Amino acid sequence: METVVRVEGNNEGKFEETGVEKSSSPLSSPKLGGDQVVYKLVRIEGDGRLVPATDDEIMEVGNLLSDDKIEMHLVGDTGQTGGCICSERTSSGMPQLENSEGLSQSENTEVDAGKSNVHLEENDPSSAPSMNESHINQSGSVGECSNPPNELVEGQSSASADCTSLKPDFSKLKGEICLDNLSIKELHETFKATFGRETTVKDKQWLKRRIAMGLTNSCDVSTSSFVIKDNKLVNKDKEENHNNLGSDLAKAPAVRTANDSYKDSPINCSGQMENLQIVSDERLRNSSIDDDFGTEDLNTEQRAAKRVRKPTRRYIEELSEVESKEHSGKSIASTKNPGLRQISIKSNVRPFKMARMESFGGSGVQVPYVFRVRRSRPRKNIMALMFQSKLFAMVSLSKPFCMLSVLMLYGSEIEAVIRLKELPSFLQWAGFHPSSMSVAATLVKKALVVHNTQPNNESRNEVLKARSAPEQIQQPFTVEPEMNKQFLAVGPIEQGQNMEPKHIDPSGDASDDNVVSVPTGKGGMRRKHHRAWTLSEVMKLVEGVSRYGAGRWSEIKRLAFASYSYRTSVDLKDKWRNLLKASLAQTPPDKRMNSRKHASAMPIPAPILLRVRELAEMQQQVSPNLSSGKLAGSTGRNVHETRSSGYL
DNA sequence: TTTAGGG
DNA sequence: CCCTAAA
Repeated sequence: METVVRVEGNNEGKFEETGVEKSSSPLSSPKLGGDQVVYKLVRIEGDGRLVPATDDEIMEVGNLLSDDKIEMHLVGDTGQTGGCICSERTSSGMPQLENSEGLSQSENTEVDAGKSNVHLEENDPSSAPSMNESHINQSGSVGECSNPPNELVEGQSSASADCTSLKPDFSKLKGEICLDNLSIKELHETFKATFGRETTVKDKQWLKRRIAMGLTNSCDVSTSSFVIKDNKLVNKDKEENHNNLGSDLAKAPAVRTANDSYKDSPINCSGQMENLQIVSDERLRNSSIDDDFGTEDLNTEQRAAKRVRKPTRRYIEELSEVESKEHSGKSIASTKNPGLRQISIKSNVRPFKMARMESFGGSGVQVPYVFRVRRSRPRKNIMALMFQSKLFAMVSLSKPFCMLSVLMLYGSEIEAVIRLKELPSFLQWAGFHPSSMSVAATLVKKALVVHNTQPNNESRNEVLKARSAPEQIQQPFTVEPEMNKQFLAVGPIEQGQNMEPKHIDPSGDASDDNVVSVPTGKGGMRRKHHRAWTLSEVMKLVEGVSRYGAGRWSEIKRLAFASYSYRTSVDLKDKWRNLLKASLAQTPPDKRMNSRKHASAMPIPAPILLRVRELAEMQQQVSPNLSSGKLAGSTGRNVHETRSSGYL
């Protein structure tokens, strides 16, 4: 399968990668889709922040990809966007943002969205007016979209030239300039004079800030007024700025400093700014959003000079907490954590932005469709599951620091396949597997395929419904057997048994509320602590049994599962019991799982089951006549001996 | 406390 | 997974 992955650079190294696939697979032609899916390449910091990928990283990824026969066109950092990555319609080759269908279209978004994932093959722009369009239109700022589609297509050839040839021209910046009074066009010129390159960003506030930053050589542009005198920023420090505050802020949430009070401002996040908002949202944790954001395109010294403190894990979690409250219907919100600044997307403002769940990569795990919505109870379950299932195996092969968080931009909506909160652990874990990047690419593709395959209008509705009753978000699992096979093949299984995420902090602290109330027979409610078993956990268990013997559960727990505080020795025992059962059930003649109706659980790979059985027999846990003694009719001891010698 | 086994 | 008996 050949893949063309184009990386479109813009906005200071914030790359979006449009997965364009020229493969034989009918399932993957995002290019043709009306709802273009755009991938951003970002690097994941250890603390989970997303940092826009740098050129080098992009190159590296490119190399890695090309190593794997995946073609990758790299586009240098030329254009600038105000973080607006809108969905291009490459298929039409024309900017589609004018949206002739108008605002009234917005009512139909759901239907359209549903339609839009059917047209994998077709190339019918009209079939997918798509939410993003109406979205963008709603916000009334069509021009925000920085990358016209054709640029996306042709940019690759010209880009490299663009990004090197231009030079700043500060001579144009003499005298006093009040950025506030400049038109966008003038701002563009100023921008060019400052940075020596063009920008297409239409966001005044952003431009102003950026220019100010450029001129002051600093990211610390805390002022809201932008008057420049002879290349210097004059801080008038006036409190007003009200004249343009309203509109500008609405358009450019990311531009706002962390000092703005987010919690109270009715944010009408324009759709096309959504991704920016995501990014900035992350950055807000550094309380200086413009920091790396603004310096990516400046020289490296600057960048290095001004790094901010990474957010603590706790901070991130608290943020999630607040968000979850906010999105779970009632805004119990911010009073509890007044210190947390965050962009609050009021769900009722943009109802169709609500989460949609998708099965990701055949992991049987539903992934929240929208990046930052619906952070309530089910979320942790989902993520826990996600982490423990194939997704992990899939991405585990990717190169640690080139691994990209896969953010799917679907129109103006964003899906995080990997949630930020889990990224640190993920990274650490992935660090054990320095190998090819291509898996990441595969991941992206798969995600895309899944994305395009899912009948999302339905699930969307469901989730919309579920929003009012968050507890009910229980989507049916979807499984794609093919992927199962595929990724099981490359998963940790094949690589030996010691790939445990030793640093992953499985201590369970963050996930202690995986508790689901389960009705007991007597009408009582007992709390069920459910935590799916990872493949690696299983393997560890098996290994433990083989080492210490079945029954020595506390031993195993102590020695092999020391880091898994949430697995009790009883759990181990139970799991072993289940494994045993499975192992005995599967091997017999008939193609075992053929009748599996619900393959929701990740099947345990045959080799493991085999080993389980082998161990069980070795340790005479299984009554010989139950296993294979049946056919031979031989004595238990005999069977035991022959069997084990046969396997070992 | 730990194991084993039933629910 | 939970519960409990038994060791």
